Amino acid sequence: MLSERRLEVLRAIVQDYVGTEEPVGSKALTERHHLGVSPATVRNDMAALEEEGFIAQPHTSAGRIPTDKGYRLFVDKLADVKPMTAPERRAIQSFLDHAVDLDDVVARTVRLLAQLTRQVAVVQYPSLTRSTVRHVELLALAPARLMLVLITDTGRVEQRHVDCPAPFGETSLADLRARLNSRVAGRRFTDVPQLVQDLPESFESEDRGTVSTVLSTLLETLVEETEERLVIGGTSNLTRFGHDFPLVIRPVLEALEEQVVLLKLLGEAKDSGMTVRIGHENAHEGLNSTSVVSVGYGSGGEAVAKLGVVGPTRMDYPGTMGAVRAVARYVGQILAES
Amino acid sequence: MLSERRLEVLRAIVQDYVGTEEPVGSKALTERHHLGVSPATVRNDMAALEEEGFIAQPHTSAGRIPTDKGYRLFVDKLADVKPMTAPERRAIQSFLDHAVDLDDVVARTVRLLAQLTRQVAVVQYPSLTRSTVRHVELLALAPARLMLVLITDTGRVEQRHVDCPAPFGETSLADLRARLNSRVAGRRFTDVPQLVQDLPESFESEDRGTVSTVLSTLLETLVEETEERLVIGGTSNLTRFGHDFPLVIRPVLEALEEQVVLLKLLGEAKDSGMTVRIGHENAHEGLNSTSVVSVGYGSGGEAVAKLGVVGPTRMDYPGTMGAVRAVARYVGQILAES
DNA sequence: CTTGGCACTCACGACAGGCGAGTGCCAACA
DNA sequence: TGTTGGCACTCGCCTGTCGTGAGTGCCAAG
Repeated sequence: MLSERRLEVLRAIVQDYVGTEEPVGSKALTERHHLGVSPATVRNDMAALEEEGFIAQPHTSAGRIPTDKGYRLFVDKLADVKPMTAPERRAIQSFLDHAVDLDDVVARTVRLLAQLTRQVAVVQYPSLTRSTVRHVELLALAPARLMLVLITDTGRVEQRHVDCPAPFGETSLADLRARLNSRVAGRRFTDVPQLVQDLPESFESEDRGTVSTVLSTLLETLVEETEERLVIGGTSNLTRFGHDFPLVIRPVLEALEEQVVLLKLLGEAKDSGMTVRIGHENAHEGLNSTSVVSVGYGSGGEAVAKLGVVGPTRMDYPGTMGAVRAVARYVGQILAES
Repeated sequence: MLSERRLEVLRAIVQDYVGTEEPVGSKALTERHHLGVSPATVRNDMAALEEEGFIAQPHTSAGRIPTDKGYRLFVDKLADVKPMTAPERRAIQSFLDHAVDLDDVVARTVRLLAQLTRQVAVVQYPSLTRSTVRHVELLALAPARLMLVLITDTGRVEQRHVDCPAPFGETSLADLRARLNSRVAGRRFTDVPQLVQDLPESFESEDRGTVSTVLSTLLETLVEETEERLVIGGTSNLTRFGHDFPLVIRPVLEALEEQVVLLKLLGEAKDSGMTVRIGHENAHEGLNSTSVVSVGYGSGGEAVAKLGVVGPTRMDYPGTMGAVRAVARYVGQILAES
């Protein structure tokens, strides 16, 4: 087991390396942190830490840098989440309060997160699967053409065109709209299929085809939108990555463009509490030199989606975690109010 | 005036430089293009072209590279838009045909454009100012809380919450919804303000406050959405930029994150026909080493929005222009159908 | 277990020399 | 007048050498 002081040395190495981006040596360490021991002692500790795989040297006769395993230990045992200062909290709140609709909330959140952490921010739209239906609207575009609009309790709006097998009268339309809403409004998405199952039967035979078509479009929309949407921002912060720049940044940008990858990334995170995935802990290869800090957020106690940031493994974990947590909290509040 | 052959030399320089990314010398030129003259002659021509400011040398005793002015001449006089091949056209069409709604059309367009040109793609959402209202929907969320949903002819949906000064009955709601739609449905956005001006007067005094609030929210939405939304993609293609990478890419990424900048960029482009802005022709400083190829697209003859790509000044102009034009054309078709 | 001392390693920057692509100029030629 | 080959010159880039210094590992003494 590692002694108290060795953990202290590891903490110091992480902090210095995050600050300077340069391998940190024994002498510099003792100078910048009052550890009360000499460089030689620190060297012994470093040897032990390296033995255990927490730190490594890029090349002989250079200082040490933390490994993924080292960061892991740092995050789990040595670091506390750094709470936001009062002014920061106020800034977050007022920035988010000015949002006009859901799209705007998400857009502002992503900008905010990118700015606070100076990293790449990812925000998932509130998930439809856990949401409930607020309203379903049907409009006639043409005699045999309808538009279906679905509104969720989180304020999300989806619309689809429906081509009907036969013309559909205004009365039938109003009828369908009313019945549909009385059945599904306020219900969970997952419950909708059963709730509308027998609806076609209650219509005149000439309208049944259209009703079925509308329903299947509705159900399709639910399924399709289960693969949820997300927004990213702050990609210019990638330029802060390091010197070995082009090689690292390329796969990261590519991964960030693949929504699927990001969704999987967020999906792997715990549903509650904050998740930190460091370097090779990320399944996707392009993100092997990045860390992902993510957390669920939601309007009530329940998380409806996730948000987080992607940055170099060499990041300020306490600060980043603090920012992510604070933003998630406030977004949850905003959603609850709307 | 420049002789025919000198223009030919310029064209050859542009083509070679775009291909190799390296300054091109007189000898290499005569080898790769059968100009029918010797390197010495080409050198004379190059001296003349440099004199006129069309090409430059990065340093003495290196080959020449085109200047912004050189690219300008190339685009205006020497290059033809390269049409897409038949298979490419089919690929474009089938890819876009699978889109399910407007968001999807835009998302697919941006991916397609990025892939075809291997550059950064920018697609503006169909503009609301030139669009017409298809339908306005009002829903009661609570006795004194409404949701306003605006649907445009391009399939765009916007929604807002409205807090009413007084409770608003279901009958009044249906009434307002009906009157509102009968006035504005099918009308241009710009006409809406006059059309609804006198609407509050026709309601009971107790409801007038609410009606006014609803109307002002509606008008606000129009104004707000005049600053139009856009989507970008293919940022990972920025890594192809060149060797002097980090310095160039940073401001570009920053500019791309600022929607305002991009909107201004697209706004500066001609309304009809293709616009190419090369290097310093772009007002925004961060984009001084990029070129922007943009074109309007729309469902009918009229352009409702723009799309384009951002890439290094050293880009394949004919190919890029061909791709941009083709994509714009097909997107227009898709919008017309929906 | 800690400490100072010491020899060793090795990345990095500076400097020098050689190579070669490319240029400008000039004199000769059609 | 325009084109061509020849030629000297420039200068970026690559390579190799060398000195410097930060950092290490090991060891013997406290």
